[in-house]
Amino acid sequence: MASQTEENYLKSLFNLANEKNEVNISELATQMQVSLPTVNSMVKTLQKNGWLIYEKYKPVIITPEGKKVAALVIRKHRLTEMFLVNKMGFGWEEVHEIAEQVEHIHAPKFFERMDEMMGFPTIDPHGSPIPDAQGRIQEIKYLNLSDCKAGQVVKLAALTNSSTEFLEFLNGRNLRLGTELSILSKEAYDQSILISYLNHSSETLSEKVSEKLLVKLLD
Amino acid sequence: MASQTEENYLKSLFNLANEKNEVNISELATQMQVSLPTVNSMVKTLQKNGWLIYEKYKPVIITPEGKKVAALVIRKHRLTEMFLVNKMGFGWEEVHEIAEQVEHIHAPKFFERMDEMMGFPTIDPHGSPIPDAQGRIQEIKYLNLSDCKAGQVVKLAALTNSSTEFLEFLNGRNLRLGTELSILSKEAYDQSILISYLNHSSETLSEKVSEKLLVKLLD
DNA sequence: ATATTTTGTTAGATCAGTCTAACAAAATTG
DNA sequence: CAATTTTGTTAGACTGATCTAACAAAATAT
Ligand SMILES: [Mn+2]
Ligand SMILES: [Mn+2]
Ligand SMILES: [Mn+2]
Ligand SMILES: [Mn+2]
Repeated sequence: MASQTEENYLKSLFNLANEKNEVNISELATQMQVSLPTVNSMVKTLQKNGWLIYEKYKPVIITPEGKKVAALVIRKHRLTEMFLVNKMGFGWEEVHEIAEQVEHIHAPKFFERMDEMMGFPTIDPHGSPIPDAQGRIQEIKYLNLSDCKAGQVVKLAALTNSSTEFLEFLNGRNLRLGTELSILSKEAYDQSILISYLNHSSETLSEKVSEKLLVKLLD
Repeated sequence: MASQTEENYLKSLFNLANEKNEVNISELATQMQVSLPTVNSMVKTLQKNGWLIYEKYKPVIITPEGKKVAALVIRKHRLTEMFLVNKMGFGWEEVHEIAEQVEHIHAPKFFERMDEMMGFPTIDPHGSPIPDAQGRIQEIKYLNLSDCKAGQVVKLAALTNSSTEFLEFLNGRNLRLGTELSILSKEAYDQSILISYLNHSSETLSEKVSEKLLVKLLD
């Protein structure tokens, strides 16, 4: 069984992997906030468990087994976040840190019960998909708000970043998942975007913000 | 901050301590299921943190600081058990193992929210008191069913043992906290006790069982 | 194509938490 | 009280997860 540390490495590997399932040692070190030699030694451990393939000087390759372990931890993380928001009244900006700990609890029934109580949700409070109990993840492709054009009407569907600071920024503007936005115009100089929604008749979002917002086009 | 391991040692120390707050190294080793040298080395660590006093060949003495840390972990454990039973539909026999893990989560709001949602309960699903947020524990003294006499009417209030097997034994007989029992007779030979309750008109409980049941006398 | 930078490896150390083997002190028993 | 048993200590080793220092390979830039 994966240790807490191993589970955290596997999650990072899962998130960093490219189409070929490759991850560079140094990316992983940056992501995990540990030194290169620490990662070097950890990938050898993960290889012994069959969760990745390691060859000297090559990017590591996460195996299907490794991906499954990672997806099941991510499942526990996202179910927890959803439970905290929907059943315990937390704000979407408060739940990540708690879920980071709860995801390591070994108690299948605990998470099954959460899932049941929520009616088997498929996305978490930040719009990310919740992997199923087999570790399968259904990827939905959304548009980046930053790629939308003036005149379009879209619905906020997910975020590419869920840091507390960003979530608090969105709270401050009453922006939440499901909010419908009308794109009034886009500034050519800095790509900032002018939108209207709810009782906000004209709000400007910088590119730094709009590129982190994923939307669904409303026809 | 106490590590998970340290928290588990402190809980055991808290539970094993006598009136003078003393615990023998070997009791602790038995309780924690580790070797004597492991405990010997751990108590030196706990002393460095101010959680106990250690002198060679003497029982260790848990300090008020140590007791507080322990009580707050026990608080998280018991709040979790109560939440699992009252808010998530688990049976009282299923919750201990999960709580054993959840008690180590560092997220005050998570437990405050549980507490709030349940209306600030003072006992856990097994009748044990829940320490308050300052680590103060209100001890209620109950009678042992094994000390009761024929003719008395009592209410099941708590358990001195909460193993899954014992809880399943009680489930099998519809015995739960709050059940009112009439003591019909007591067998002098083996101290077994004959009781009636609910639709059970005569059920025999061995001393092994009755000594684990704590009751309140009904006048 | 060489120099420089970036990326990755090895060696060796540290800390937490555990163990066994050997021994010593304290408690119990006859 | 002496012998035996129980309890506690020390020494030394191991594993998991981390680090720094030194170095080597690969990638990039001049
Ligand atoms: Mn998260
Ligand atoms: Mn985590
Ligand atoms: Mn318990
Ligand atoms: Mn525990």
